[in-house]
Amino acid sequence: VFALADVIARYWFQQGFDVLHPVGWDSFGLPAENAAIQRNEHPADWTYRNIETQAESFRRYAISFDWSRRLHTADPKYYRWTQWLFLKLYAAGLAYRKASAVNWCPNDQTVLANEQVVGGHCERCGAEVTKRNLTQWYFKVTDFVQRLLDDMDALQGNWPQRVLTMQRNWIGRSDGAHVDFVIEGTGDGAVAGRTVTVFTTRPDTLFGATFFVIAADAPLAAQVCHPDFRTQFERYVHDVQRTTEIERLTEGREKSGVFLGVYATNPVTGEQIPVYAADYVLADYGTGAIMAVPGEDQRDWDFATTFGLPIVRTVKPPDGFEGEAYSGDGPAINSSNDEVSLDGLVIPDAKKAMIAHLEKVHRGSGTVNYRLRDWLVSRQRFWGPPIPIIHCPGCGEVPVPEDQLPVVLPHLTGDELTPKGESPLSAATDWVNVECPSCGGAGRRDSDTMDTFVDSSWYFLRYPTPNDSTQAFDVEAVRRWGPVDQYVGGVEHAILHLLYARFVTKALHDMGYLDFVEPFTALINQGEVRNQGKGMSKSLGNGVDLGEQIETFGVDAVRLTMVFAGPPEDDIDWADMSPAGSLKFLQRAWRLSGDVTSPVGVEVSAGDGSLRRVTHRTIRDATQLIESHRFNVMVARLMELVNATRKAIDADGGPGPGDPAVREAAETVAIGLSLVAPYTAEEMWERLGHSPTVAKAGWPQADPALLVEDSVTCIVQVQGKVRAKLTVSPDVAEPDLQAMALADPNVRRAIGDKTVRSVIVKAPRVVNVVVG
RNA sequence: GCCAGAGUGGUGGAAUGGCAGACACGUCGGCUUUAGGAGCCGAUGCCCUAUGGGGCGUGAGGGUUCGAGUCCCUUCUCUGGUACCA
Repeated sequence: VFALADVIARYWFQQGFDVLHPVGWDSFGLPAENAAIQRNEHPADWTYRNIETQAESFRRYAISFDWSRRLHTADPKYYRWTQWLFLKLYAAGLAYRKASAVNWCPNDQTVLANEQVVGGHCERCGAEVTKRNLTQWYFKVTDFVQRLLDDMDALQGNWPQRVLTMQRNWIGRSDGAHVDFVIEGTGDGAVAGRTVTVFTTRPDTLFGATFFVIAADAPLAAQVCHPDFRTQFERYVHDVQRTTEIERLTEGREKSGVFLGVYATNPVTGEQIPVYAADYVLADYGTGAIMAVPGEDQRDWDFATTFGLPIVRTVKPPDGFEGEAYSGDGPAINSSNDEVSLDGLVIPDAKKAMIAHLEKVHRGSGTVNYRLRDWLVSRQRFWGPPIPIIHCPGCGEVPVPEDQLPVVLPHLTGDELTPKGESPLSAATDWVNVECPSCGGAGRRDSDTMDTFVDSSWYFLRYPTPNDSTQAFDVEAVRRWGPVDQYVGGVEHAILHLLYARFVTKALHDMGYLDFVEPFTALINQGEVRNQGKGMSKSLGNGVDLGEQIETFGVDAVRLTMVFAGPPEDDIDWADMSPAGSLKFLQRAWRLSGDVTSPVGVEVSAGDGSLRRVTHRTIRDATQLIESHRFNVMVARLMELVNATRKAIDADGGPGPGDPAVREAAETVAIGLSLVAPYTAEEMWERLGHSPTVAKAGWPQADPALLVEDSVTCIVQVQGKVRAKLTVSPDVAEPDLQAMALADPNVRRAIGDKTVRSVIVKAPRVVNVVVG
């Protein structure tokens, strides 16, 4: 519902602000590439064709974009600077390559960032994601993890709570401890005294650690495995690799694992506990190994019961609690020896005591662990900015010198783009083989492209100077315009784009380019337009044909319908809406402009007081409603003003069409509508005798003198039930009001013969009589 | 499972702790019209009624308060996010 951002932009423009309301297309990415393969053409053809269509649609909707700042992230003159950003991050040590097990989409034939895997499926195509060991490029988001968390405090109240919560959960801070276990070889001594650290949020349960588990796919598991158990272990790992993520996460699935033939020494009890490899422990979280405390962790409990391992409770559960792990609070039990004593302590105290002990004996320490991983940015696909790095046998990774940017994509079309598991760019030999900028020897370009989210992680910095060919963005211009005062976008960006943009902003801030640390001061999530429950794409393509709706009812009515439908963040179902009703209202409003008979600039102070009060109250309310983004209610207020003006014109003995108050009201309606229904507003403005444009008319100011009410309704309650309504002066004295209330016949009847115990008087709005 | 958010007429939705249902859609009635439509006027939460009014009503159950859709606790349902994260 992009009309919402337009309403906000038009409002601040009416208020006299310099408003930058830009438009751009995040135009790299898989959809274009897949379409190009299918149609045997170049992705750019498909992309720019679609952009034109959508630009036409935006124009048709009269969105007040500044078209002179239009940009496309797939233009070389834009992605040149995306590559510049990459090099800046590289120089700062924030872009690096590493080998790791990564998410792989077998359908799109590319790696994916963690954020792009939704419930084990590819965010783009829905295919089941598998794992691959690959060397890939990463951005070091984890360097900023605590700041990403802390700086959210400043966004509180200006961003939707939902988005902040999603980011907090995604970052996933856990406070706990690192604990060092020593793994001893048995038999012929496979491993001698190797220290293995685990992360736990429950160091207080260390006395109950009865076994030890290493992620089956972590290198550590193979390293510590006893030779006599290697065959079983390898068979198990093989089985694990065959099961997909989806199977692995199936609820109620029995725990599986294999004993590695070695034992770990519990650093506090000195006990030797068996070491297992299992797939319920994740290689890439914490240290990839855990101490298992079946008494307090249900997963460990399940494993222990499956494998017949001992279970010790270290927290006293409530009476009658049995048969499962207890994760609630309670006094610690079975947790004392000569060195440390936790028994009787509640969990928070027991944690502190255990951490203090571990630190004292140098077998562990308090620590914080995060779920957030570094951002995997390389992709094995064509339609993105090439990574500006040259690999040289002698010099290693060599950044492309800035003056050689952009590294422009080679011209590949159709079949040449078919995914083969490595980037199509690597087959473009003329393009790939280059001189090393450092030694002049034979080098190869990095053939991967960047994730499209890199393009969109900095674009807002480009809008102040979209055509600058000398720099990515202008520090002074960004200082003037940035950060973005009001961002409008769908909630689907909560942990993707919004997190990446926050990271890039902080990184550029630390490099001295920006004087702010958060890119978007305020955020509103607009809802989607649906039809009978079915989603509609961003391009408004399927579901209801809004093009047809525009043909029938006009752009203004369609815009008004979206705005009036409900709160902006709610999805709207077009089937529940009445564009015909919107049109009817616009016609009603428009008709007012033809009925006004007083001249332009007529002195309004002599106009009908009652209508003027309605007008000025509407101005006050509408102003406040827009600024709090309650556009649907703002429209309702305009409707009330139209109804009141209609009555003033038509009513026998009323002010009539010549009253200056009628002109004032009609002009107010026109300006109010200019935010939502610009065409109608413009016509009204002209019919009212003004020259264009109503968009520059300026937002009206409410006259405080006209906001004072000359009488108010006081409700009189008996035992909390409304029994009478009194019309009183706003500054009525409380004793007088009480007397009036008690004198009212309905109130007296409700009191009957009961005794009045007390009377609460809140002048001038309410009187409540308490009887007993 | 865990974390958010939400449950209000036939529908979309309003309501700084103080008149529940603003504003619309829909429906019904009236005026106008050859007719249909449009326009305008009126009615419209449910139930009772002597037409003065009265009873009930914001998913359910408790509580705080003179007063609760709104605050607190419990519970149910729905939506979104997340999920062997130790």
